[in-house]
Amino acid sequence: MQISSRFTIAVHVLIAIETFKNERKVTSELLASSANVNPTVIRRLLQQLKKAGIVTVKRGSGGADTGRPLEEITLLDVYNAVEPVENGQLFHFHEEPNELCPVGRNIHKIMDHRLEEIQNAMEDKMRRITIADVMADANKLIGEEI
Amino acid sequence: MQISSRFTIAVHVLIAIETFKNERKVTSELLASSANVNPTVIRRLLQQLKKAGIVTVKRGSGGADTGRPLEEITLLDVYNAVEPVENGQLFHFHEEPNELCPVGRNIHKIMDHRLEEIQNAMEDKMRRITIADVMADANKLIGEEI
DNA sequence: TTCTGTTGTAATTTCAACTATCACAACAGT
DNA sequence: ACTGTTGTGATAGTTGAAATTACAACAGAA
Repeated sequence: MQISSRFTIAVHVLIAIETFKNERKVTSELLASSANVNPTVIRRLLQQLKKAGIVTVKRGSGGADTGRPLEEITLLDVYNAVEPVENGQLFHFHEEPNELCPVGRNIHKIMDHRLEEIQNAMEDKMRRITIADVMADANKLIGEEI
Repeated sequence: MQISSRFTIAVHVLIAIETFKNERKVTSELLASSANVNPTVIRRLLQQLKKAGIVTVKRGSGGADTGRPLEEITLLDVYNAVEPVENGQLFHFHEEPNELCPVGRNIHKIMDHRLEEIQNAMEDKMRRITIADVMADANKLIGEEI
């Protein structure tokens, strides 16, 4: 099972907003065209990002913008905004291990802290990368094109 | 999207094999009962673990065992054995970003190494935890019960 | 050899999540 | 009022997970 593409689309969207905001109105249509997904998918994504304070979206007149400085938006923020996993658990645990078995009734005590440790390693790394970092790479690459 | 429960079931299975191997024949039926999943699920899982050299399975007479010393089985080994994601990519990237858009045609160059970095952080952590480590906790917890 | 218990695997089913898509009311600015 | 856009419900197709049934292949014991 892979992490859904909502995450990479969300980062794509943020980069695109920042890239185009001074040139034109950034509509869901524009973003959808850039990522090559359906505009409705973008709108729903923007709603999730908006709830997390990562973007602002103008109803009616239209247009999306970033909601706070890019240095203050980490990849973890984006990930948490668009990956609504219950309890925030990365690993899906088999639901009902057998309580009558010594292994079954202890497996959570045995494994949970290990899983947390692994998930934390991943989240720590995500926390250390900001959209500003990613945007810097984007500017460089797009700049070199011209 | 969470990582499928095959991973936690696989670890559960290895702990159970090690816990019961000296007392009785460890069949898919026994393992299925401990994890409370279908025996066929266990058999398929054992096949995946077997291909990775993590377990041995006796056809006919029946019974599973670990395939090498527990110190030499890392959680990453188990994870890779049972999570057959194409290319081993943790993140699902949106398939066809728009090549006509400066963001779309650079998004992979912008993001891929970041995604790798994150995945590596997770995998490094998994590589540092062995089944022997987990088994030590299991023995302790199960021992304390008595 | 036949019997028994088990594995290996195909086929089928149920279910949940992803993603695409259509439709349209709510809304803002002209 | 008109136009373009957002916000959101509803629906559909696709994919993968996990359960389940069924049974041939197999190993060892009787």
